Amino acid sequence: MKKISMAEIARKCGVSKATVSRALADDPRVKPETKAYIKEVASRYNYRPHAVASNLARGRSKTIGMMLPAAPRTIADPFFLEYLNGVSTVLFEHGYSMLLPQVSPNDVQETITSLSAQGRVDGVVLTEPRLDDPRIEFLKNSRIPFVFLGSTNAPDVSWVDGDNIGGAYSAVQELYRLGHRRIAIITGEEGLVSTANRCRGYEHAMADLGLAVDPDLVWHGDFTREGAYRVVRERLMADGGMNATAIFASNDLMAIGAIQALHEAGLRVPEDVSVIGFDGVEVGKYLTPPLTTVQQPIHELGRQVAYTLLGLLEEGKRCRQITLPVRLVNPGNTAGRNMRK
Amino acid sequence: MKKISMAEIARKCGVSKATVSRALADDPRVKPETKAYIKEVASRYNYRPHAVASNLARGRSKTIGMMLPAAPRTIADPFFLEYLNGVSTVLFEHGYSMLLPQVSPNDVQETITSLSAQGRVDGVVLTEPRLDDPRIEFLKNSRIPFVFLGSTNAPDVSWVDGDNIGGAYSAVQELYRLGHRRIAIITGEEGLVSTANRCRGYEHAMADLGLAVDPDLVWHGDFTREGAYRVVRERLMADGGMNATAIFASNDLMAIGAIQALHEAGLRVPEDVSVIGFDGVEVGKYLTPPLTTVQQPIHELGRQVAYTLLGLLEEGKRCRQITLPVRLVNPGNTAGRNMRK
DNA sequence: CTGAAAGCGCTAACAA
DNA sequence: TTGTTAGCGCTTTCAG
Repeated sequence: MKKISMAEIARKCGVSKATVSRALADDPRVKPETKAYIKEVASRYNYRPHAVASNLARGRSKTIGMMLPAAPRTIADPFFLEYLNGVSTVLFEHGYSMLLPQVSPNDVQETITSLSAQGRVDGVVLTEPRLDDPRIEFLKNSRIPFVFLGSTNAPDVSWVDGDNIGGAYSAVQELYRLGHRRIAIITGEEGLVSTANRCRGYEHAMADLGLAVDPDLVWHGDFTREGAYRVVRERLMADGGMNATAIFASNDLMAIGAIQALHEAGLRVPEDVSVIGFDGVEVGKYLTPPLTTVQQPIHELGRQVAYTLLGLLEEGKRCRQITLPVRLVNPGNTAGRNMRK
Repeated sequence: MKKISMAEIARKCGVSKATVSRALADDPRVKPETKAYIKEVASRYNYRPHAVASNLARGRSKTIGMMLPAAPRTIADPFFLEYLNGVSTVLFEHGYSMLLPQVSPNDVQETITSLSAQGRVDGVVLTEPRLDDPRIEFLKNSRIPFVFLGSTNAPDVSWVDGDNIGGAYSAVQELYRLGHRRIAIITGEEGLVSTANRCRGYEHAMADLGLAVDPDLVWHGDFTREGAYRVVRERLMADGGMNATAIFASNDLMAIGAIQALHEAGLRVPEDVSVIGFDGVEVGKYLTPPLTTVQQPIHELGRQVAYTLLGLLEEGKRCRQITLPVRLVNPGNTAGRNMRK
């Protein structure tokens, strides 16, 4: 199975390379019959234009860089697999490859510089913008198109996000509806926009419900299961025991960690304590009963991120921001009526 | 931040492009001082050779195709995230990008054909070889280097795998040691080599322990949680109830599904029934208590797959097969002494 | 509507 | 040790 080049196809068709190139690109300037003939011959020889050569000639790489959080987080959080899947599906359909640098946040600049200097990537996808994220200024200067998974209020930046504020808000509403009044939040990693927004949703809901936001109900987590496990344990062992009857965890992994800590302390979920997570990852379903959570359309988030970047890349579109709706799933499972007085 | 080309660096250094190219590639034929000077200038201008051009000139793409199982499986099984991580880490270190086609098994040939015809990939990584896998013959003919995650007995094929037989064997041994005599296996997807090997390990162990392999103890699963859940439910509802006191599930997802079914039937794990999984995925730790399982070095499997492919690609090495050791973790958690008579 | 020719930026014989 | 000279395979003006 020898590789056949465009020059050969041209010769076989008795036309020039230029015409073949145009025909295959569906250029309207080629006479329909010629075009049909060329396509016929090309497919007969199973010919496909050489991607690398084509990219060089057009000054692009058809590759995008996917920056994911550093290894331990990525590996542990199933969120990223579903997300990655969504992004890569769309990219592949459009002929793009991807690079998974997986760098620590500190080396991001160095990584991006080298990737774009080398012409290795046409665009970059990032996750988890921080409040006043230094990467943004840097990316803008480097003139490389980029999209964030996660909103930011920096101007002229494209992003795609789930409705963090609304989701957190409705989780708290649900817990209130079930009779809970002492509702705690386990926050996400400090400094991230998503962490801040989920907190805001929580605070808004509490305020609207006429509940004071007791600082003692704000427990600091970091989006990891271990972190949530620890903080809940500490609270359980504090003087007077835990002061909440319900917990809103800022992601599913933390909800799982919280439930583990509660179980170990002999508390039942949801009979003794209610727990609601955020994300709706597949593994939430592996619990018995399946986790009550605010589900994000994870795969779709990935797809939209890809579409947004392609829009920037191929259609020269201006930046866009999208917020996708979220919804509470499995109500009544790990969140139930308040049984404690 | 304008892009600077090799020609410009050459001009600034007062040498030819060829010399710059050699210097940057650490060619020993360049005089040390010249080389040092060129490198100094290059780094001053933050210059990096243009990857696409370089690839064209060398007739390669520096991209590899990663064939993962079709979407639902991939998304649900955290095994693949860890695996992907391992592969991509190594590939990235070596300057490779990757393509995630995610095709259904039927289109594999078409996909590979077009990818290699287009010169888009230099090599391919595949998972889950089947018994008499038709892809193998095809890949050999297409002359594209490839590596499987999972062993096959087809000759001259590179693969990397965990010790399926040994792992299954030791799981059964452990259950026996705990006093179990009626040990069931939930098998994996039919037709896969890994499924067959885990069965073999089970059968060997049973035979060595002097236990008959009752066909009634072989429950057919498909590596999904849902499948295992269903088969266990069926067994529980069969006349005379379940006939086993212990279950070896061919992967962790199925162990989780089995445990869910058992719980729903009011059975406790491990007090009433023992369960051991296979893989050692991160989510096993999310259960209370963490799943007893045969742990594969998942990340390392990915790394070795990548190294093997790079060996084929860059060093023209001959094919190689590697089996990595596995080990039982969290003994005593979901597998315990036989309490039923 | 089609062809000739000039690159895209780098690598690798082959010379010197 | 370095330079010269062809390409790699495709795209794209610019003529015709």
